[in-house]
Amino acid sequence: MANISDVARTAGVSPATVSRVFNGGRVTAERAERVRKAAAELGFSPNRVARSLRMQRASVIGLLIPDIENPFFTSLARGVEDSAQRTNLSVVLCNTDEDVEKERRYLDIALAEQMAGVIVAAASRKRTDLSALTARGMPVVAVDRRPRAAAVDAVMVDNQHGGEDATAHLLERGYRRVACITGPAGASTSEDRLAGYRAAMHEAGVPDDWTRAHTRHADFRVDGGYAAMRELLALRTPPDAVFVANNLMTVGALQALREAGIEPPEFGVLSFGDVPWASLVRPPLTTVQLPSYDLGASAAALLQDRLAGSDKPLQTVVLRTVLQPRESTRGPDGAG
Amino acid sequence: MANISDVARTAGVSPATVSRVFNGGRVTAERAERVRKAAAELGFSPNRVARSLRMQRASVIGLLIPDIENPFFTSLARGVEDSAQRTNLSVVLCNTDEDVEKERRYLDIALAEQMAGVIVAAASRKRTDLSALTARGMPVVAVDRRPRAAAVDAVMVDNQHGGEDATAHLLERGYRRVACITGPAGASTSEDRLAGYRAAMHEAGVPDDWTRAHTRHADFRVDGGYAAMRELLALRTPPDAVFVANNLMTVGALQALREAGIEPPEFGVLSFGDVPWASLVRPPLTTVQLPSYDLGASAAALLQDRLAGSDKPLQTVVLRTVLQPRESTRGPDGAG
DNA sequence: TTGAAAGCGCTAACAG
DNA sequence: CTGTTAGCGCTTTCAA
Repeated sequence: MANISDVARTAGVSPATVSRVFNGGRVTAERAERVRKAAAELGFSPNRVARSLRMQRASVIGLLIPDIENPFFTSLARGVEDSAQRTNLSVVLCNTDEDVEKERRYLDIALAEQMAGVIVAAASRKRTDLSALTARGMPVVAVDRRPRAAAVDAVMVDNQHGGEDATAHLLERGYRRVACITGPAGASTSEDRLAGYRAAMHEAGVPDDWTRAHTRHADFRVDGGYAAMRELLALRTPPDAVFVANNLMTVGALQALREAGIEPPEFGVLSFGDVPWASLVRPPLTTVQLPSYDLGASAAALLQDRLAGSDKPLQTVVLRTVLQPRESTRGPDGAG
Repeated sequence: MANISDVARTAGVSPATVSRVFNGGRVTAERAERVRKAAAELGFSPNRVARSLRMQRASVIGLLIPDIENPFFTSLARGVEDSAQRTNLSVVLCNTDEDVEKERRYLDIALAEQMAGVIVAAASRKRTDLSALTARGMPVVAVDRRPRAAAVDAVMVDNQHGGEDATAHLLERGYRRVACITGPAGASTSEDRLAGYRAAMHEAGVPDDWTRAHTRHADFRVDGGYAAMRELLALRTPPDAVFVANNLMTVGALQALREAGIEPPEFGVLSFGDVPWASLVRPPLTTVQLPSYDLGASAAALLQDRLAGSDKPLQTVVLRTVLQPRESTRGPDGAG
């Protein structure tokens, strides 16, 4: 593999000149041409490791997501990638598996590899610790979930409002006993969506006791949704509708309903976030649609801003959700 | 950020000794202890960039996959990741989007970043070019798809056999006019599965003309499967069953069938590869099950072998598929 | 505009 | 077992 001195020698210039040609320094056109030709001839491409060492910063950003098998996050990842490509940053995808320990390891790697910055959908609100990075001046952007104590830019979804909207919609359509399956107690997304649900129920005059008794925390995965739904169905006063706080748990909940011989829209089902392969689900599901791609794109834009040296005060961008009514919440009487 | 000399100074030893402590060299217990203490005190962790530059090799491997939104590949990625973790390798995931150009860019990065090795599910059989890497001695393992000219280790699935099995199953169950939707003409997986289909049809005495007329190439995505299925249904002699060569296209095909008011098992549907969220599909789908996780794990194992210096001759590991009969191919008469 | 030279943090060869 | 030393390939002063 040819290096910068090889190129310099064949072009009859100094290594510094070659470096300038590749980094937009001032070089006369004639020399620059000679350098480019020599580089092409030798198949030279700059060694990024050496460059990173010298610059004390790599042109790679880390993207930490909690579940690579959740289409929400893969779509978010695409948003990041597309946006990053514009400034020639490459994206390293790390799957933390909702595991704070694994997440910590990846954060360490980001530091040790001198990545330019990190975008993270935190595994835990309380326990994810970004201070090691921020303390060393590495730009960090939180996306989708905001770790409690972190002083970082963030891109979020208006979870509470979305949850409130969703619940109000179910009540409007005539469901009387609306339950909620939300995520782990630690996560900001879980709690905000739950807060929205509670607010709407309270507003509708449902006693807080009832609401609390018909709330379940699960793990944002299919199995968790399944188990929670079964519990709810086994209650003395089972619900006639459910607001499920993420897409995968909705898949599980639907499964549990099917096994119990219950079908929407007689029983209302509303999912926060698009269910993967929604086209396969009958009847079509009412969902709160999340701007997953834009979430990623905005986060990357924010990060690139910081990398370019911006020292604006920290900001949080909140993206809107959109309620998409479909068959699964048509109403308990099956009318219209 | 403390560096190796800082640690050496506080521990009262030389940088070389510190390096040895962190890399398993021979150091007396007492000194090693002093070094570890100093390192902890200063919050030292070795700079991987400097190490990579010096060693001419990073402890990162690249994983190039064509579609991050396909659960088959995410599961494969998990296999790679879990296996890599055993030797402290981190995995960089790159989404090539079935785009040879994008793939080439990532391969360049792998080279420039001096990654330890690369595992690649090639975007194209003909046009994916791995020679730049192999020429520079970088270990490469092909997984799932084998670029034609590449001299690399590989982990594959017995696609042809799987396709043959699947088709034979449909014929056995009494379907008479079995069509096939396969992937892009360039991909090895497409062609091998198609070859299996053809062999089984030929064996059953179906004229090759008919078989050819009822074959469609699509792009391994949902929309492609949808369009292909619509074409097949519009034929003068429409099929009464279809063998679809990947999971996402099956989702599309099912959609097209539904729109046409056709439901399995009256019309037989068999998918090569598990359909995501299969639990949502009614009736349950017959599938050729692929060992996606093991594919990734084996590829990583092979790569680690090379990294450890193995110079065995190149090998190809072929993993078996398993036919999982379910409702969607019960037979055209709906009997049993 | 250009080149010489220093040095990013680490590991490995060598000498002790 | 330990320390000294050279250098991986690049960018960036500094002086010309």
